Amino acid sequence: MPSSTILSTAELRRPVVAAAAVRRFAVGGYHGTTVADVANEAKISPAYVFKLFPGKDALFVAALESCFDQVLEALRAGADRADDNGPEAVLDAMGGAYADLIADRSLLLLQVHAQSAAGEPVIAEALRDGLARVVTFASERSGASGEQVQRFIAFGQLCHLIAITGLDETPEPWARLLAQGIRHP
Amino acid sequence: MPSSTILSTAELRRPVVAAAAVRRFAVGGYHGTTVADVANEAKISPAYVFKLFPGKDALFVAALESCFDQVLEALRAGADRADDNGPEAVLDAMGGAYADLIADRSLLLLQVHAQSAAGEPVIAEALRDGLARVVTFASERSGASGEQVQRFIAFGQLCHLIAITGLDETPEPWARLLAQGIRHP
DNA sequence: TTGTTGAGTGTTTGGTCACTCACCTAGCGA
DNA sequence: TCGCTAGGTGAGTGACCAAACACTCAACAA
Repeated sequence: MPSSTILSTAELRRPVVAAAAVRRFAVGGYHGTTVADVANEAKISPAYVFKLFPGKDALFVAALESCFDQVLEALRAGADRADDNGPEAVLDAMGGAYADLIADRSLLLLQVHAQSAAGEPVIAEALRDGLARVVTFASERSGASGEQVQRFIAFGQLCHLIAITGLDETPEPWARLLAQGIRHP
Repeated sequence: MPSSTILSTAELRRPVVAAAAVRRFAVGGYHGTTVADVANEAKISPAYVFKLFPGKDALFVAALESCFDQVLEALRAGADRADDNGPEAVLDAMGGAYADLIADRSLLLLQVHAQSAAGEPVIAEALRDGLARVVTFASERSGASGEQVQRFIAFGQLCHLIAITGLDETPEPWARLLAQGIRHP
């Protein structure tokens, strides 16, 4: 199947394959997704994925890095949109921007799968790196106290749990209790 | 291998196989663990696992139920040990008991893996059931407000994140910030 | 024209996994 | 002694997957 389109170089291909990996790994997780799945999503052959990335783990790490890039960008944009410059107002604006970002669930699911796959040392390291970027940026940009930032992250994790288990659509009292005040995940 | 020991009945075997499943699934997660792994851990043949449980998913669900049984029991015991009967003191005692329970990490890891495997509907349902038991019990036993219980669960999730990424042994400031005040996870 | 290199693919391979089935054995009632 | 039932297993089977291999094709330089 020859094509008349200009071929992209490997450097340009890598990020689009990483984006395809985000979507696919978000669905199946690390062990539940095959490299062929990602290749199909990116419309290239499985073999070429192994030329762009040395192995499956590196592919997942690239996806996770892309995920945290988008999270950081959302937090930055959200903070810029805050009308008040107080720590709480900035953190609140960040939380809202994050809630909007994960509306499609891919970035959220990938983070959950990454926690599950953290037995792989390179994945645990990528997870720590991303978390470090989020915590550091949230702290410095908002000027909030340690307790406030800690609470910000804790409720982010709760938000993940609510989305994964579908608690926002569970009418029982205990579920309403957990989801109360959490921005429409 | 003939044995001189008394054979247990299938009903008695099921919970010990479920306990073996907890340990094994905690290490490899749902997709990363084979039924043969669990069979080896339980010292029976893989074929017999399929006689005790209809499939791999049912085996994982049984493990998760066993996990939440232990969590509930720990919370109950912790609450009974509280010296003050105020909501905050009871929740605090429950948190301490939970921190002690997950010292070996198996029950913690299984919950994280369950979140990752919640794409499987039966696993998502088992996760919701367990969460419902925890939230309902914590609410009723402590008499705490919705906000207090919500915060209790949120910080439990943060505790999981800290343990998984090994933040308690990370000396950098952002990690110390996140782990501050969290009971030695 | 010829040689070389990098992009990209089809196919194979070696191995693993979920699940099945025929079979064996121990006990027990008649 | 003869079944009968229930616990338990060895030996597969078909499907799938990560990774490697063996190639084709386009572009370019001498």
